[in-house]
Amino acid sequence: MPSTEELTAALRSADLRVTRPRVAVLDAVHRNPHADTDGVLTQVRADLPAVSRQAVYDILAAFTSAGLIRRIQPAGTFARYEARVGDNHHHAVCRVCGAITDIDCATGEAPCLDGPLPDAFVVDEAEVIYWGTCARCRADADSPPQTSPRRPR
Amino acid sequence: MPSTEELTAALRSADLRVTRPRVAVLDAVHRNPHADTDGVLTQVRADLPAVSRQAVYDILAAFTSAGLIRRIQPAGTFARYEARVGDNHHHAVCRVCGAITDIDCATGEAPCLDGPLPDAFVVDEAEVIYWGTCARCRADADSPPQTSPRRPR
DNA sequence: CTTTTTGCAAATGATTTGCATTAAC
DNA sequence: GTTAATGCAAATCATTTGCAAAAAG
Repeated sequence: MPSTEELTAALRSADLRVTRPRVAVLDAVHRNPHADTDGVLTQVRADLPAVSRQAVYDILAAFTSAGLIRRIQPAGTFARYEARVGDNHHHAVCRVCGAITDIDCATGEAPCLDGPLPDAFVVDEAEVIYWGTCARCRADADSPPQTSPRRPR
Repeated sequence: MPSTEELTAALRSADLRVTRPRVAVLDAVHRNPHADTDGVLTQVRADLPAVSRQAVYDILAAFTSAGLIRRIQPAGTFARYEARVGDNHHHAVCRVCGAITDIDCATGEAPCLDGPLPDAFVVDEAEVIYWGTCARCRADADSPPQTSPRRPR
């Protein structure tokens, strides 16, 4: 887990101003892979209760466009964030509880797949989502899931 | 393009009651692959102006769970629907204009890919999204896109 | 006639927007 | 001192929910 100094350095090299909310958000995303905005907010407020929800939205957007974090959003769920960036890994999503697991990419480089694409379409990323059922939810087929998939549309 | 009789038959074999709004929605999805809810509504109202937005939502949800149509929702976009079902094909999405193109699957059967998945995770579908830039948007790099990506988050 | 569908209206809830204040540099 | 970040409040907007009226079988 990166130290505060490392987090600060990461912000500086991304040309982002270093503020306490920003360090806290970056730390929260590192600590809670695949956390949603609300999860990040909760984690951040454990240390800095005054941070607003809008600040978290701003910061997550800034980090995402700076490439510090990656935003993922499987169909029918809301945005989640992860700090594991640059290795083009994929995700397995449990249809029951919504849990997300990182799946290494065969090549590690984007785009890692090709297909019968139209000639002039230039692919920069092939995103793979493995939909299925995780171990726990298969075991608990009758009992209610421990983590409900939030807003599965 | 299926005739009205074929659409009606499809509804009956899915154990869905046959109503004029339903036939119109199914027809609209067949005619406009990758249309969003609003696009379907507009198309349907061309024939049946009285159909409500909520009815369209209901019908699309009923069709999706009956397997008559497939719902797709690339990250940061809202739901779109297509009638091409059962062949596990994939999609190429233009980051600029949001246009979606069907991409045939190598195997045509789900799951068409595997990866280093956790032992107990059972995959039922591997969804691939090819992100990139379509021919038109590469040509129009300076001029504004003809179809703006609606609400790309 | 019974059950499902549709219409209508209102609520939900994640995310965005605008602006004044404050903190980084 | 300038510029960028944050807090605050209000707006957006796809989608959902609840219920009464209408249509399908």
